[in-house]
Parts: sequence; C-alpha cells; structure tokens
Amino acid sequence: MQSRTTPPSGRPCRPAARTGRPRSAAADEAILEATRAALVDLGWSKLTMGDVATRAGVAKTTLYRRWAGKNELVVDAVAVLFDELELPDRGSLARDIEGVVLQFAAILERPETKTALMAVVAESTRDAPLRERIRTSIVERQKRLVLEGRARAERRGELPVPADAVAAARVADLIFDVAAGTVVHRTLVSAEPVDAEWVRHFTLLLLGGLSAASGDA
Amino acid sequence: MQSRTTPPSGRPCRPAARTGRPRSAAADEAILEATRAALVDLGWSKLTMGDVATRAGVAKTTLYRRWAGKNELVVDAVAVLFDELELPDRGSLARDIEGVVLQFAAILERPETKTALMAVVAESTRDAPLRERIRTSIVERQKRLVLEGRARAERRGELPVPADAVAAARVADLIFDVAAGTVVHRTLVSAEPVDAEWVRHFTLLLLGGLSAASGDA
Amino acid sequence: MQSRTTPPSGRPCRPAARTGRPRSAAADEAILEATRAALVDLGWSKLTMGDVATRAGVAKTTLYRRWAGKNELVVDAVAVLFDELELPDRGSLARDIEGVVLQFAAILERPETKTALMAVVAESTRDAPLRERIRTSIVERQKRLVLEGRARAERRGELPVPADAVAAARVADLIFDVAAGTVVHRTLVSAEPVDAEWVRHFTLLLLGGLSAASGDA
Amino acid sequence: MQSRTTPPSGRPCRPAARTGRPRSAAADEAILEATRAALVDLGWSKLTMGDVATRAGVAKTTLYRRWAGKNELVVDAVAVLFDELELPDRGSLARDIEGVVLQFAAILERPETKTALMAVVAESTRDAPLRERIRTSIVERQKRLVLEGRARAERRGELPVPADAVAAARVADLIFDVAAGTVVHRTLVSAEPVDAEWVRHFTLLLLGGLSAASGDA
DNA sequence: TGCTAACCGAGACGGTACGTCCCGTCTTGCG
DNA sequence: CGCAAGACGGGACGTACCGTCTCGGTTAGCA
Repeated sequence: MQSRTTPPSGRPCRPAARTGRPRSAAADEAILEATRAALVDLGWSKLTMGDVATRAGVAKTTLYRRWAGKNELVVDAVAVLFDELELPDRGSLARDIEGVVLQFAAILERPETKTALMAVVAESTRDAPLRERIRTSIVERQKRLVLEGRARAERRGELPVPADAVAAARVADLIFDVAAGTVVHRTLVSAEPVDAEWVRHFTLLLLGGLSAASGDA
Repeated sequence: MQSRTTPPSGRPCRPAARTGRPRSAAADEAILEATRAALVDLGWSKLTMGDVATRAGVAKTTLYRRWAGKNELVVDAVAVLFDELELPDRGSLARDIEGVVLQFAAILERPETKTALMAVVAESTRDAPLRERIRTSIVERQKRLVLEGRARAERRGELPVPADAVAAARVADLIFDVAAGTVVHRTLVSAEPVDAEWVRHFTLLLLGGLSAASGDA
Repeated sequence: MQSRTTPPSGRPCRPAARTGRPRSAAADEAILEATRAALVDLGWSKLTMGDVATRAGVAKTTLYRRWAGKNELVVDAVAVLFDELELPDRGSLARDIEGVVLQFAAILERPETKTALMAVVAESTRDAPLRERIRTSIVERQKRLVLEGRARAERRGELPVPADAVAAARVADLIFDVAAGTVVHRTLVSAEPVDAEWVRHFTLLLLGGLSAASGDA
Repeated sequence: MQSRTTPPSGRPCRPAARTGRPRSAAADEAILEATRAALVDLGWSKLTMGDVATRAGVAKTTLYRRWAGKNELVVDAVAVLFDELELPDRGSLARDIEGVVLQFAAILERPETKTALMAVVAESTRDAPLRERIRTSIVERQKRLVLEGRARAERRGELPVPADAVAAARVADLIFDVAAGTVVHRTLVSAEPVDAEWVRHFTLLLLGGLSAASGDA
C-alpha cells in the first residue's frame, strides 16, 4: 500500500521510464483538486475513488497508477494546504504563538481538512507506511515552525537555551504535541471555535502554566 | 443515523415497548465485546457489521435493531473503557495530573481505542448526532476529572479560586483540551509512548509554562 | 409442509384440542379475506405472511398455527372462489359448455386468481402434498362439472355412452385438460379476453373438431 | 424491470457501447447453463441469483449487469430449449399433430422447464415487459408451428382454406391455445404423462371433436 | 515521418460489504 | 392455552465500491 510515485513532492522516483508517453502533469493537479472538492461535498467516508476520477475527468486506472489508494491520495490532497503556514516575526514569543496557532486553526477548520485529517490518522494506526507519509507530508512540515519560533525566542532571551541537543529535541516535541494536539482537540472534538480570546488564554497557559491561565480573564 | 436505543447507558430511552418479546440483555454485552475484539483484530476500517454479528453469535438484524451503524456501535463499545478512569488523591496537583494522564494514555494505547477513537471523531465532523453521542459517552465523562482535580487543588491552595463560574468553565475547558489533545496527539500522531518521564515534563509545562519545562531535565 | 388444519373444508381435523382457549373462528375468514386482498394489491410474489397478518389484524404466529406457509394459505384463499361454479341446464351441450367456460374464465380473470393460480401450480411441481391440496381443493371440484355435463349430454343423446368406466374416465380427463388448459392459456399466457365470440368458436372446435372450427365465422 | 440486453437473441439492442471492455460472451452461456442446472437442482422458488453466479463462476454483479432479475434470466435460460421444436412432414395432419405434441410435451416434462415455465408466467401477470419477453422468446416461437402445420394441411386438402386473413389468425390462435394449454395442463396440473396413447386421443378430439373422441378406444 | 511503448478513456470483471426485507421460531404478558 | 406483539437467528436481496483487467485509441520521443 505504497504509492508508486509521489507526484506533488516533485521527486521523480518512478524507475526511469525513459520511453513511451509521459504521464499527464495536468491530471495530477486536477485529481488533487477533485479530491479536495469531493472531501468538501461528501466527507471522508463517502468519498470514492470513482467519484474523484469522474470529477477530475480521468479514468479510475489513472488514479491507481499514481496512488495506492484513498488514504495516500487524500494525504497528498490536503498536505498542500499546510504549506501556507508561516511564522512571521511578530515581536514576542507570545505574539508569535498566537499568530501561528490562529493560522493552524484556520487550516483545520476548512471542511476538507476537518474531515480528512483525523480519518487518515486513524487509518495510519494500522498502516506504518501511511503514518510515515503523513509525518513527512504534514507533521514535520509544521514542527519546523516550533523549532524556528523557539530559536527566535531564545535569541530574544525569552527562553533559556537548552542544555543539550537531546533536551532541545525533547522540549520541541513536547511543545509541538501540546500545540497541535490542543488545537486539534478544540476544533474537532470539542467542536468549539479557535478565536482570538481562546488563543490568548491558551498562550498564557503555554507560557506561564496553570496558575497564570487561572489568574484573570 | 441515530441509534434507536442507548443500551449500555441504561437509560430506558426507547418509548416503553411494553408488549412483545423483550430484547436480550446478554446480546448487548456480547455484541460490544465482539466489537472490541474485532477492533483489535481488524482495526476500524476492516471491521464489518457482519463480522461483529458472527463473533457475537447474533444475527446482523439484531445489530441494526439496536445501533444505527458502525459509528454508533463502536462509540458504545469503546465508551465503557473510559469508565475506569479515576482520580485518587495523590497528595499534590502535580501527582494528580501525572496519575490521570498516565491512566488516560494507557486507555488510548489499547489497540481497540487507538484505531477507533480518531475514526469516529473523523466521522463526527459530518454527523452532529454522532458528535453528541461521543461527547456524552466519552468526552464529558473525562472532563469531570478535570473539574474534580481542579477543585481539589483549590482546596489545597495550589491554584487560585476563579473569579466567577464563567471563568471557571473556560479554564476547565482549556485545560481539558490541552490535556486530552496533547496525550492523543503524542499517542496517535507522533506515535510515541507516554511514559513516566514524558508525563513529568508535560506536567511541568502545564504547571509552570514553557520556561519551567525548558529549564532542566 | 402440510397444513395442520383445513379450515375452509369445515372438517374438524384438529386432534381433539379439548382444553384451553379455542381458536378464533372469525380469524380464519379474516385471514383468507386478507390474503385475497393482498393478492389483488401486491400479487403473489410480493405477498408476505407478515403483511397478511397485519391486514387480518392477527399475529404472524396465528397464521403459522393454521397453515404451513404461503402456498397452502393461498390455495385455501382462492379455492373458495371456485365454489361458485355451477352447471345449470341450458338445453344443449353446446350451450352448457359455453356457459361453464364463461364462468370459469370469469374466475380466472379476477386479479387474485390470475396471479395466484399459476404460482401455486408452479410451486406444486416440487411439492407433492401441495399438488394434492390443489387437486382436492380446486381441480377435482371443477372436474365434476365435466362429468355432470357429459352425463347430461348422454341423456340428451348428444354423445354416445362410453364403452366402459375406464374409457369414460379417460375421456373425462381429456376433456377437462382441454377445457381448463385452453382457457387458462388464453387468459394467462396469451393474455386475451375470453368473450362470447371466442367461446363460441372454442365450443365449435370442441364439438366438431378442426374442420368445424375452420369452416365459418 | 427490463433486461438491459437480450444476450441469446443475438440482436445488438444495447445502444452500441463502442468503448470500454466488451462483455464476456462466454459468461452469458455459462450463466444460462448454470441457471438451468440450478432449476433442476433447486426448482424455481429456491433458485437464488447468488447461487447461479457461483455455479457460473461469475460475480453477482455480472448477472445484474445483463438481466434485470430472476424472471428475465430464467426466461432466457429456458427459451433456448424450445428452439429444438420442429415440424417434419409426417404425411398427414394427424401424424403431424401427434409428432409436435409429443415433442412439446417432452420439453415441458424436463425438470427445468416444468418448474420454471408456470412460475414466470405467474410473475408475468403483474409485469407487462416480462409478459412481452415470454411471448417473443417462447410463445411466438411455437405458434409458427401451428401456422406451418395448418398451411401444410391446407395444401394436402385436409383443411379448408380460411375465408380471410382475420379468420385465419383467429383459428390459429385458438388452435394454439388449445394445443399448448392442454398439454401444459396435462403435464403440470394433472401431472399425468403425455404418452402416445393420450396423444392419439387428443388428436382425435382436435380433428373430429367430442363425439369422435368418445367413440372408440 | 513513421515506430513503438506507455499513456489514456471507458467500462466490464470477480469480489466484499452493505443495509433491508422476509422467513419461520421463540419469548413475553394479557385474557 | 390462545393470542398480539415483537425480538430472534438466518438467508437472500439488489446496490455501491473496490481494485484489476481488457479494449480501442492517443501521444510523446527515438529512429
């Protein structure tokens, strides 16, 4: 259950098909676009390969020539949405956190992301290659923001420099789990909006801990 | 897509069918047990209603008489696993948090929970009644632990008493999203173990914020 | 697959149920009436035992207590319709034949008969007890008309007296197969009406053979 | 409930699907053969589409792609059996009739025909397209024998030439209903064999009418 | 310019699971 | 004990998708 190619990643990992008609590049984007549209219209569980093919004006075989199945296709289709995440310098760690959390939440609240993300993660609990694909296509792409933000905060003197690389990695992973997990839970499980006020409180908690978050409004 | 009854919840929400043969109580438990076994063996996406029926020694129609579909059935099947969550007084807020987080992670790491939970949450993004069922069967049942732990910490003087009920609810919701979301993300997305050391660091972060967590090992 | 009782036949063949509540006699007629109504509305193949029970205001168990299944029930339900067949003396063999054929066709063209009769005969090809039940309930009841009509024609001198009883039985069976079979085929297979003109030609053929029927209009 | 195609009839009535994989011709014959075998083994009412598919080594969907349901499938399966009916010139009308009646009865007494024919006719009382299919596939194919035999008899001078085409058609229809209906009734309702002696008497009746048939042994 | 290999659309194929309907049987509690 | 109600185990239904497989028909790039 591994895709034969990784079309949007650009790497030509297909085993050197020198001759013959090359694959349509336009089809790839049409398929991913159709996949996102189908996610919006139907949600994960009602999305079918045949329907995506029809929407993309493509034969089913063309889909299977490029992706191993629904899981892989959907991961690629939503992965590009996370590319727009950025971390402009807003002047302080608190402002940086607020900014990126709001951006992240905005992506999660899109209907195609909302329905797809948890589903593929659920599938990935039994499918290691899929888990790896999710990690490289989506998760790691976000984690670099944590590293970047932390480095910036250290330069500002807002956070202490970690004792060693291991400790640094451990803290970064923790922060990433806390940040991403909390926003996902708020959005998908609690089904509550991630608005400016909530983000402010969350940032307070992140920076100062429970007593800080409990203090005032 | 609403279950006709809510068998394990005990509430007689069926409109009082006085007459006719009563539903077998034994079948309910056999079905839920079979569902959990099928989740362990097959995972969410390969679990089928027919297979569950066979395992439970029950006709498929009996399943559909009681649950509207796979989603509702699985929610009920895993919900009972969360009943074992408790919050014994371990002497301090930090110890209480560590204890409950470890318990929660232990449940999440069970194979039936791991594969099922994210899947039904994913489905619930397009199915409000299912979302509600998840909330009442699983989520709210955990949230009371947060309230209980917080009240205990206030009695101990470890946390300030909130200004008003609204603020109290807001903080409780936030803490719940942070705690549950983080553990879920660590377990299912990062696919890393929730061990004593990680819990210690997470508790440090929760109590003291980023700088506290960054400080030492 | 033999009915426990033969309700419309009147004979109390139930094995002396001395004690307990006696069976409702009214239920029998209600069930047969409901069966005929269901045949009209739904046809044979869509008629269900549950539906008949509901229409009759009776529990399904009550049906099964009295009839072995759909086949037996339907045979009994349509059998009574053939009771109205009579053979008044119309003065000549030709007139007698025309009269009884028209009567017979009128019964066959009723929607409940049309859909049920061929169906139970089809079932009876693999079910000897059912075939026997059809014979006693429906077929033999018609055959006596042939015998009666033939005897009357002999008294009138329109037909020769057969040489012996065996020959008499053989001829009667043949005439019966010809008369009943032809009308059934005309009605159900050719799906053409059995009107006075057709009956006149058929009677001509029966009395005088092919050349007689071919002669004039 | 109209079949999408009419496979054994050969006529390409499907709207010229130029593109895509063509339907397997071998599958058609395998399915019809499996249907006949299932009719022999199980009879009409116990025959299931799934079982036919299994016997034919074919997916259930392939059946439904070609036939609308059990009725249409069975009509096509038994229709070919009637193709073997022929009318060789035996020298006289009486001999011709005897020959074709014996042939017809031989087909009707085959177990697959016996159980299927009445059943589909019963179904056709509520299903006009099915009735039409039966007529074109089975009934009309037999009726031409009547026309042929009659023409031959006229050439021989055994029967008078009808006054006009309307009268000719009327007589042919009548003879067909009498011949087919009588044999069917004898075979399926009376459940008696159609042997040479019975055929002789039936032919006598057909040619000379009641008094001829009553006369001698 | 003409070959040829891989592409493409369409759609039939063997399969699996679905959710429903009906079967005929079995508890219930009431009369 | 009959009876209405209705749950039960079971089997078949007809449908929807799955992922694979032919088809006839492009469409490059090399010769």
